[in-house]
Amino acid sequence: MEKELPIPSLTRLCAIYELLSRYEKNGRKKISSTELGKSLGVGAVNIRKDINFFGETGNFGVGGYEVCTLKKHIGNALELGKKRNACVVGLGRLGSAMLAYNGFMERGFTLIAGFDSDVNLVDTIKTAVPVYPTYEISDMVRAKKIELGIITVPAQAAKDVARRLIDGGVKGIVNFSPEAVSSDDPEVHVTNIDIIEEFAILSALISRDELKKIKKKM
Amino acid sequence: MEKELPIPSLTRLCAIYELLSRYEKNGRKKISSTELGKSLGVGAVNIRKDINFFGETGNFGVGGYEVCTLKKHIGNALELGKKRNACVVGLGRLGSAMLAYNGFMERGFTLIAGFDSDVNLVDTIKTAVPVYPTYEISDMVRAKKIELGIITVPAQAAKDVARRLIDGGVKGIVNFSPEAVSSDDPEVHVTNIDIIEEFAILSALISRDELKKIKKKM
DNA sequence: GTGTGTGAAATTCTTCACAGCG
DNA sequence: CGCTGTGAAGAATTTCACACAC
Repeated sequence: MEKELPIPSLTRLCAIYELLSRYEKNGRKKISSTELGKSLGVGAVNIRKDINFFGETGNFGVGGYEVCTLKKHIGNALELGKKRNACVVGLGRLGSAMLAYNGFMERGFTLIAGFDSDVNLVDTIKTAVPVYPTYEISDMVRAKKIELGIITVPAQAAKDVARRLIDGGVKGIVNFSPEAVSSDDPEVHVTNIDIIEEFAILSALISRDELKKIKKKM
Repeated sequence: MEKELPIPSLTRLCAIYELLSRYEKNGRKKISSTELGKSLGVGAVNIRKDINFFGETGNFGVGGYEVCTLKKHIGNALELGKKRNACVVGLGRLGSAMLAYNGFMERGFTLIAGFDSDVNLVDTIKTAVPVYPTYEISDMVRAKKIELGIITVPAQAAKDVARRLIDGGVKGIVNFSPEAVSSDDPEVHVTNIDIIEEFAILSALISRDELKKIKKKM
């Protein structure tokens, strides 16, 4: 049986794809694995392995990849050109910022609904996309074929919101609340992003460096 | 030479620490590696290996870890109790949301400055923390001993802001702009978080599942 | 020289298997 | 039983080394 693309490779390929999109917009024609690697903080060989996982690109020994060709190559293999509908649950400061962000559309993701538990807010908020109360999540997700959900609610509400989203048929979730959510359905993918945890990780790395420095002096 | 804690372990330990903080607040007394593993979507053995990296906790065969003891054990090993100063650069919607978020203080991180390139905004914005123009970043970081920085500026400004932060002496950066930043100084740690890339990854995973399903039917 | 492509080696990380405790 | 702790085995991923192209 042929092997699957490893998750780290998939992640890097998505990052490369984003980079290439930017390069393409700036009119850049060629790019080398070395430079891509530098931008991502990864070895160049690694980049080439990732790129070649689905077969050669036809850019052998030609002094770099053609931006446009490579983008197509990756986008094709991962179906990254595919358009998908998304929604945001929790319209506090962070959620509103998401709703207002126009980077989604540029890359084929359409935010077509916002949700909040505060019906007062739902009535009064001014946004380009329609907004509904929380209890309509599952129905709306089903009706509007929403595949991706962003959770920006307080910790205690996160698990319930995730359940509603999954009930409706969402296949991917980005959760910004500090309460980690997970899915037992292997076809529902969840990414938890907790800024405090990121800070904790950085803090631990800093402490480690400090300790190392002290040790060196001894 | 003794080995270093692997990065994945460090990451998990930080996540565990966050969990324990929450449990402690809720008055919970004990917790098993099995349950921790479930919350993090990781095997229980993995959790135990992580926890024991710095030595035993003294909770052998006792039917679970004591929340309080374990938290101290991890916090101690990683210096997670350490207070650090932080700042936010870019006070658009996302940056303002960060400034207003009170989760930082609760965990020992103090947001003591905000920065924006729009001097008009700097004069008029209403926040609890003082706000300065972008060109003062390096000086302020140095003067106020800021160790962590959050970047929430548009893509084209990210690299410049990162440079200013690092010039000032910041040791850790969380960058929310789509332009990935990196540091050549191994003692400056950077985490890039790009919501669009997260969506792209989820999208690729979804496509993969769909493909798998089709194949199974054949 | 700078570049790509790739099997083999090395490393890093996870899981297994089992001993020991309440 | 279900729990912790841990050396050994296993799997996943990265890096090395080198062939080849311009």
